[in-house]
Amino acid sequence: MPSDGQPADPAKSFQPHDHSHCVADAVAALEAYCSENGVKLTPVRRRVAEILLAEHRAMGAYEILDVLRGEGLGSQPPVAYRALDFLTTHGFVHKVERLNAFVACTHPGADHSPAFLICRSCNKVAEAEAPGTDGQLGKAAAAVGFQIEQAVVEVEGLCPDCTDGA
Amino acid sequence: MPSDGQPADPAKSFQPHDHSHCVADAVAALEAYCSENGVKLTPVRRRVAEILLAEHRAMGAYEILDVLRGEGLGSQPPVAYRALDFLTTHGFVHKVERLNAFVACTHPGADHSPAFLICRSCNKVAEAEAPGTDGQLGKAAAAVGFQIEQAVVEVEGLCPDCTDGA
DNA sequence: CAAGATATGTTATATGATAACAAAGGATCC
DNA sequence: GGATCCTTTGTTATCATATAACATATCTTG
Repeated sequence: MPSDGQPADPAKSFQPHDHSHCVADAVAALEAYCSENGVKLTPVRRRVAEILLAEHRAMGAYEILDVLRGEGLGSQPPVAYRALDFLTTHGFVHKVERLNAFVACTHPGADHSPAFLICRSCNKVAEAEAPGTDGQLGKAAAAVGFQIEQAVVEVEGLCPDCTDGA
Repeated sequence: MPSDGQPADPAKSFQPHDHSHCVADAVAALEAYCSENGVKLTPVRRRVAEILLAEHRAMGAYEILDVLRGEGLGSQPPVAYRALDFLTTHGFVHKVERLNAFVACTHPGADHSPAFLICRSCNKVAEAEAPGTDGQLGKAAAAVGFQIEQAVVEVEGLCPDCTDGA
């Protein structure tokens, strides 16, 4: 598992930060992960990761595909979906169900259960850690005998930037 | 707002219960709500509510449409989507983002933020109350200045029935 | 009854996702 | 080194989900 050079808390995503550094680190982490785990970081996969990392924003598969197409890296939907599957499986990209869109993981590596803060105004998406099985819902589920395997936690609202002036 | 004659806790959804009673109550609540609030419970709207209430399961819009079509109540997608919009707006149906599907609300009336427990084996969906702004995530959001307007909380796993024998 | 508002019917199309199979590239074994 | 296998990519076609736009009907109210 790669080390974590990315913002691990949601505040950072909404604050100005050295984003090129942020992208470079994440790509490095992805490279390290792939070589350590014997999986291939092909040009398409790498490029899709970069495209998503370039924005703190969820992008639709077809939006990503448009970029790939412009670069001659594949022009049909399966190309984008396969790369997204790969990155999702290995924890470097998450799907935002609410938006039917994908976002780069901001602290890849460890197995984690992400929660998303989606700004409806500027469309930025920040990743936070979802409350685990020790939270209110986890306890309620345990009480009725429901075994949680996966959680989707996505809240929509206004980020700090858009609450203030905007 | 209608009174609540439905199971208000997730356990009930996974337990055997008098379901015809359960459906009848919910329809009655819907009727009462509509007459009290001066909105129309048209045949299509009523029937869509019944269809969803008949199962503790999320159904796709096209699946619902198939039923309507068989009954001569409309055969084109907008018919189903409009009824679902109406029921969703008034809080009698929720959309399960994870499944791109819809489920009848089991305790309609009050404004509430639902959480869903989705069984991946039997496909039943139970509704619980989502942790509010006082939960872990709510506090984390408040700490970074994010204003939560709406929350999607959907956990997937095995319900009590499917954990045991099945 | 006329006029406005709400709901439905219908056509067409946008948007998101995958099945299926052919071809290319890289790793492995003899 | 070459045959073989496995993974990835290219491509076609299609499925699934959702909505725009406009015509028609029905209900409401002055």
